[in-house]
Amino acid sequence: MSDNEKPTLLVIDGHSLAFRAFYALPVDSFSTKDGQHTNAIHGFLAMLINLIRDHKPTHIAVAFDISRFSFRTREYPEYKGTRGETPSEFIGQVPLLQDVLAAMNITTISIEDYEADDILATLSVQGREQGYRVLVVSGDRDTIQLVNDDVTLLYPSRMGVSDLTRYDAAKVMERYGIQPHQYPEVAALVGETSDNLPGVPKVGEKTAVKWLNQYGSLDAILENADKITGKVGESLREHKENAIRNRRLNHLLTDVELPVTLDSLEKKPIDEAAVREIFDKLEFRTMLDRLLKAEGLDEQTTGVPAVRTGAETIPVPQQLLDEELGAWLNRAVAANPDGLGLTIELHDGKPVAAGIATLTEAVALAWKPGGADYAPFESWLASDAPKVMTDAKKQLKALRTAGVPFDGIAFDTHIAGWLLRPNGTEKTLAHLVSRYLNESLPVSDPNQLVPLDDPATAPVEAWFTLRLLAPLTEALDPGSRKVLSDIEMPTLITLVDIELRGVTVNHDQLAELSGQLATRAADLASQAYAIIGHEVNLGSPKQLQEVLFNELDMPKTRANKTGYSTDAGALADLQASNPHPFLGLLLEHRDATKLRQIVETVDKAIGPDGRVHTSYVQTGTTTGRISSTDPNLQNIPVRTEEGRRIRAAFEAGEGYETLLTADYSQIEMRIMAHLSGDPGLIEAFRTGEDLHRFVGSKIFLVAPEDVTNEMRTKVKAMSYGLAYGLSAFGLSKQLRIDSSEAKKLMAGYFERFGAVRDYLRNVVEQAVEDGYTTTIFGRRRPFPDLKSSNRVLRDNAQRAALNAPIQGTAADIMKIAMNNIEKDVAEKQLSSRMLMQVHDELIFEVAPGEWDAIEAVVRHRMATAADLVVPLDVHVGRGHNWDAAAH
DNA sequence: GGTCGTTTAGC
DNA sequence: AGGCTAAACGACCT
Repeated sequence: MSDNEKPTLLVIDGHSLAFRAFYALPVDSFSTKDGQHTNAIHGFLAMLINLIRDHKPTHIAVAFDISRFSFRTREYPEYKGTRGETPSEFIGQVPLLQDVLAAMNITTISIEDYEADDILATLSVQGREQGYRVLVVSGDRDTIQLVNDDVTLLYPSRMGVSDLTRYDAAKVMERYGIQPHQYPEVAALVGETSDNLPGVPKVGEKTAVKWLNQYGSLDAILENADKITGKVGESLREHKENAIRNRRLNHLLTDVELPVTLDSLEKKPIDEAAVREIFDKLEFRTMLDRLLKAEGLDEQTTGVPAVRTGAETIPVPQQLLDEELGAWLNRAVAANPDGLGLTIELHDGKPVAAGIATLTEAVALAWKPGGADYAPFESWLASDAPKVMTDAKKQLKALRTAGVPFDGIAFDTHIAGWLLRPNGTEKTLAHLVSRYLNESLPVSDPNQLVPLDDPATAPVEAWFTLRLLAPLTEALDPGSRKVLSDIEMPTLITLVDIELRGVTVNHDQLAELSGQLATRAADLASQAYAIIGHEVNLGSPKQLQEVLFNELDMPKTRANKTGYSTDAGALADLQASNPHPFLGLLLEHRDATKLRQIVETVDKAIGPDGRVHTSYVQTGTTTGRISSTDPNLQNIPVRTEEGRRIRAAFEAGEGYETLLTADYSQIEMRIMAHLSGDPGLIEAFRTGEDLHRFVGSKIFLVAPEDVTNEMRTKVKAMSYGLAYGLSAFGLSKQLRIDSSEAKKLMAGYFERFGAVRDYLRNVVEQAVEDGYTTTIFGRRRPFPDLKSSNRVLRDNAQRAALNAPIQGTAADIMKIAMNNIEKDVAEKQLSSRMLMQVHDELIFEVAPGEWDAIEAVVRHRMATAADLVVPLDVHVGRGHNWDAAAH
């Protein structure tokens, strides 16, 4: 058998290579937003991918040390004793690397009491015996002894891990002047500082090699020690025990009992979904492409329908003749009580085709509404017969816009996927198919500029969508299923309606405001330039750093990744310590430009109907809130006078009398009172007194009327911070008080409201036990990082876990209220309508004469959306514009 | 033209 | 060292 025909076994010393990678790549450049370092993982994988690409191994194993202790340390406790503490940034990376390897279906091997190199040695011997070509990858020079005709060592260069030097027998001879098997004898004489194995003093590589070539072996050298003259000979005779011990320890075991056979190391395809998920977590964005390319998978799957093991064959879409459609639908509906899959294909937001599917059949429909033969399809759409869709909102909006009646949305796989993994970023049909069906959605050939036909057509997507129903339903716990059917699916319809309505925004007012802000910004900028004597881009933190810390020589602020912070907090600190007119101008300039930018964004979003139609992203958050995009209507300024002028441009539309705003007051604290059952907090809400005043009186032991503004501010910050996992440090920073006072404040708070502390503690404990948190309506959020060995990750997860049930329950309550209001408004046939949601606030357009009716509905539905032990207080305002209505 | 980091608006 | 977001911009890379 020639070498080319031999199978290739790749064996890697995982720990040693990861450690090399750790030092080769800058640790600061590779970390996730959560603070998990990833440089070692990144470097290791880059190397592994190159190895797979270049050597196409048929079998792979990665060996890891279990600990620093092995039979060698028992024999010689000082072995490797000089090695310092493993850097904390490295420690957490190894388990994550092992997770990646598992996802790649690569076997990892660790054996108690042995080092990874012993596993490598054993594998290379077995490999050679069984006819493999073996590639050993290790950063430990002792592995040179493994090299022979069939075994090659790849040794990382000083530069890093991606550059591996190839050591075959010839290369070893060239580099050291000896046969590979003789290397340990050289090493024994010379010693190995990194392993804390002193050798024979005065003997270096040159001498050791010379002796070996002269006498043939270490034993022979030692036997002839008397013949060696001079100081070196003396040293050898004196320290020969060192050499003997070193030789014993640097001999790698080749007969370790392994838990695997070579056959089982055969290279298997990677689990793409699992790899995708973990790369996502590690924030590796380009690694997957490189991996797929190395695996030769990047083109192989294109254009070919999913035919993985167990995959069902994709049904060929049927083009039913008009009269056949009605019969097919009748039969399909009767046979599929859980629903049919439906996909509306859109072009420029308009329906152009539809696909309907059962589990075995798929039907393709061109879009020709209104035709007599089309009636069965339209009446099915309009009926309450259940439909299963993926990311239905856009499709339903298109139907509504086209004037096609629709009802019966029973299940949205996109939302179900989000409920299962609210923190996951990938919720498209392709991802769901890969995760829950373990198949892949056909994709078009990227090499073809104009694809002849899209392989994943509407009927095919409808078919995959319906097939996802069962596994997704199965994966959801009963509580989450209820959240999906009772809260999320109705919310989907509510959002379709409010997005289509939009909200009237006064362009003239915004234009005027924008002009004023632009003038002011320009004015402030020129004043700032005058002070420092030149122009500078005030919007560039980098250029500002140059001005502040070099030209003006101000003290350095908090460090960030690109230098020193220039945010508002840092500038305020500078202003306090080093007052300078430039700082004030800069801050004012920021305010003006930020405000103007918001004005411009909103203004540009005004449509031909004079209204702004935002998009709410129902699956956009991890807690259950909805988010708003294009434009974001949930962060319109409110705290400053200028900001309120933007809100004043949001008006009641033509034909409507006024706007109505309704917001929950202190909903999160009320939920906290409910969940904790704290008697003091419950009393606070039942008395109806000002919450912060009430709490302040308890903490500072004064009558409520004697609570000063200062006390109230402190208490308010404390209360709000509680649900966010605020620390004494954070509280002291926010209130600009010293941390001992902040600690006292917190202690006082918890003394009076002990159940709150108990509750917060319990939430985390429960989350650690369950692995997730739950809202009172059953919405779950997983927290795998609560068990992380990385403290930063763990602490972050703990704070998020404190917040999730509270923020999530508030989101649930608001959605329920919205859905109930929509239902009531429809039933009462009111013309007034809900336009916007800003987390705890709703904005309505009120039709002439309907104020009392709509106010009653809103108040009632918001107050009764949940049954808490404290009342849900709703504040309602009225005015022609959003700002006026808020008072 | 895409991605990352910083900053700032809201709840 | 305070939870959940979206957007804009500069800087940097391809």
